[in-house]
Amino acid sequence: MARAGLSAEVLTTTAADLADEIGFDRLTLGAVARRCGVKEPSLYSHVENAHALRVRVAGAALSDLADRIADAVAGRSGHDALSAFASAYRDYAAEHPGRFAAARMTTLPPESDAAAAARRHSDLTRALLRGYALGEPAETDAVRLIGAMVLGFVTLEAGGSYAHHPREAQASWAAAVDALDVALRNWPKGS
Amino acid sequence: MARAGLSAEVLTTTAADLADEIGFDRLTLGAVARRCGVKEPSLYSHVENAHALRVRVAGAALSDLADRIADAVAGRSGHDALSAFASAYRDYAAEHPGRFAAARMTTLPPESDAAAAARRHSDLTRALLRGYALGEPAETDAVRLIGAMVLGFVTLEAGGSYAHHPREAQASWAAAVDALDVALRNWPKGS
DNA sequence: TAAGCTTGCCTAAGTGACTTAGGCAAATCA
DNA sequence: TGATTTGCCTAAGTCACTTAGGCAAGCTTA
Repeated sequence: MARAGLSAEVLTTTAADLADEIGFDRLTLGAVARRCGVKEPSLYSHVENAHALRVRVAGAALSDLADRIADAVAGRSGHDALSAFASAYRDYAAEHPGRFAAARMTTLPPESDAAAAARRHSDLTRALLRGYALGEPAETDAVRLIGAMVLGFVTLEAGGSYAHHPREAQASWAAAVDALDVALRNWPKGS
Repeated sequence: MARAGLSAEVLTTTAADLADEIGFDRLTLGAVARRCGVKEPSLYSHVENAHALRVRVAGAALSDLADRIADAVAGRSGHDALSAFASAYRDYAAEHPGRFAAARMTTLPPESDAAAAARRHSDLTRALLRGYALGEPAETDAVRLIGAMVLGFVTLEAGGSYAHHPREAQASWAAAVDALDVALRNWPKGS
């Protein structure tokens, strides 16, 4: 049979695009194979199994997102950087719901490049916080707070939790970022 | 055959316990049936299908969690109430990982009692915020910020994101609650 | 170019989770 | 007690994932 020119990278991108279109939870090997014009078992020449492919999608998504964030915060600091970080994050989730769902996967294997991308995220957040001059361990706590807040907000928004109230999610988002900025500029000394 | 005394409620509790033990993602009708001492198809006399059972587990978890939170914040206000709220939330997730994972399920059907329980959560958060006297729309924004922060933090902690750094998650949690309190007491006026 | 090797894709087939159809017997009720 | 309802069963089908084994495309080497 004619070769289809597949590779782990091609499969990952195809799967990621498919996830954005139909939802990460409906992503199936059959659908990926169909889109690539091959039969299902052929995929096993390029990826170990279905779970490994999903982890690859997660890794690619985290990496893309880190690139976007790096781009957004470059040359900014303080509230400006925080806001750019948050917008880049939220915009990515809106544009790529399937990829974003993949990035939220439960426990990514430590050796995957998904884990490496996750590390880039915390490094980027640390860089962003330099303008607030928190010192340790406050900086670590702040990294975690920011990560938690953006993840939680975007997750709840995507899940429709904000749809039953007239207040625009966008407005709440801006307010949350402002509130976070207040907290960072007045970081509590305690313990 | 002897009747096993099943019902939707019994199945939901059994499934929830099982999810806490083996993980929500490994929850299967076969495992629930085995634990109940019946065959798989028998479950369909009590629940519509596997998805409906999972939604029931999510609803029960959200409801339990709301009870715990209501109990924790009763008679408290300000930082004290916020801290109690946050602890109740995080403790529940630690004690009941399977139930908590269920509660984070993507898009709960609006008519389910899961949705009703979700509403109780926002009402409880609103009550908690009375001590901060924010007014609208700030209060709605704050409800969303608190919900996002606790969900995001506990999700990341459960996913192992905080395991690679010596700083204790508990300490970061306390700091995050303090920072949130600062933000609420100095809520930005803007826009 | 031909022989040989590697490897990408195939068909066939098996497993596990979910689901439906249809039957029998236990519990309920007239 | 006889009739009805209903809870549980077996049988069987679907779908997603996976493995085994085969064939031929395309590279390697002479």
